[in-house]
Amino acid sequence: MTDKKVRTRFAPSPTGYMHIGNLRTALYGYLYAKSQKGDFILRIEDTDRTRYVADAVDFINRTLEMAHIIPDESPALGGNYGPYVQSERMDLYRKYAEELVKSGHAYYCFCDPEEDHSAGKFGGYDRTCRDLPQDVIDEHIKNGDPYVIRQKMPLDGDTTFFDVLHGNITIPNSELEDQVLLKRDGMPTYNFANVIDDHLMEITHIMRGAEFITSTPKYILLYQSYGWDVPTFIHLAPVMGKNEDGSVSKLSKRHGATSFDDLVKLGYLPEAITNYVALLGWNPKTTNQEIFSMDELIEHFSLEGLSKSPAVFDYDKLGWINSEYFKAMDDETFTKLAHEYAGTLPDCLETNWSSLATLLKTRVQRLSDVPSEIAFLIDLPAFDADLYNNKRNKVTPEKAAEIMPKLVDLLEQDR
RNA sequence: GGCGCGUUGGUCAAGCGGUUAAGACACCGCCCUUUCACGGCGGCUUCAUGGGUUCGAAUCCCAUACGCGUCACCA
Repeated sequence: MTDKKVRTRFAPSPTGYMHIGNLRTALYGYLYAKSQKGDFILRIEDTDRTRYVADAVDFINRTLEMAHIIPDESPALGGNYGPYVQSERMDLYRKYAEELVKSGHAYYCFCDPEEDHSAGKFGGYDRTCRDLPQDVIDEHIKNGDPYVIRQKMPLDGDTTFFDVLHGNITIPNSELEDQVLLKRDGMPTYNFANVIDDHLMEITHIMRGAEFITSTPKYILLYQSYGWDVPTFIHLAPVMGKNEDGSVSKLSKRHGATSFDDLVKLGYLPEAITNYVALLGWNPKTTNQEIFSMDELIEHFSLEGLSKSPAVFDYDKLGWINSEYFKAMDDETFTKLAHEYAGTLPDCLETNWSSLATLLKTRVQRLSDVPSEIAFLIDLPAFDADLYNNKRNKVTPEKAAEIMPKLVDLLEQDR
């Protein structure tokens, strides 16, 4: 098992939005694969037709590219385990679902989802079709009645699985519902497609959010039904956001800029974002270094450094890391980047932009701070004459009025 | 509510039975600097609570509290 090549995957649904938590999941998967000389796979989970967003796949590709998280196999790149888009793998899921029905691990369910079955524990209806006589099933099929295929859960006992971060986790089987594997529209559910694809694509390590912990036993049971090897699970703690009242909750749009794209627009450098996000829930252990290139992250990455408790997203720290990248940057590059955020400049500022930008380099945490930093040069607000009072240098407003014009002359000569 | 996961400073965190409980961000102060920054130095504040186990516990066990997740023909 240890000699198997490590293969991790990032499996987003195409929503057109790369949440920072998702980016981190992708990053860790990538870092682990690369640190083990393994492969990182991008797979698109588009089994919910109602949520499909046009161009979302392009968006995911572009985002990963900007973040320098480069898949070895993907819808765009192809690979030996394709197709890498679930909607193109439909036949596969049906075949495997039917196989489970035959082996007695799943069954057809003809219940109407619109009907109210809220009486029982799992909505009450999901087990009524468990033991339908074969002739009733045949009759439904003959009539062309719509159906779903549900997984048949054990009624007692419990299921245990191992998680790298949390150790053994045991959940009573009585908590497990007969989840839908194949939907009415013939599409697999996420939970089902995941198991099939991860197995077929020979994924060795599954990194995903901790919200999947309680559904993992269902996966385990599926793997066992097929007699497949169970991959290694690593459930990552969520990224939290700070609320106005001081409490924290899972990072979401109401916390402000929380997508990779939002952050880039604000003028945080992609490398800095990646760097910061890597540190949000992971620690290199062997060093106190905090500024890492992607290669360095790969070099230092290890599963042991992953944190099992949630981390709060901190804009201050991101800003500090970003400013470190600015300081390490050469003046020309910064000058050019800052100019894109400067807005329309008066001629005198435009012609002297590079000197001004050099001054800005250590004074700005993100590019979107540029306009407010230079606003006083453009608006030329009235300053309080009291500002010219400086005892130590024996300057008064009157004195300053004498000196300033001379200063202008001096500076002009200097140019 | 059932089940599951989590809990070291304001934030990210190291720590795996014996430490003055690292480091970073933020904050405060000093230095550098006729400004603002950068840089340097220093300070502040932490083991959720209660029981065990042990010569000794942030570290192991059990409760409690709090937080979070989950209980979809969404992922």
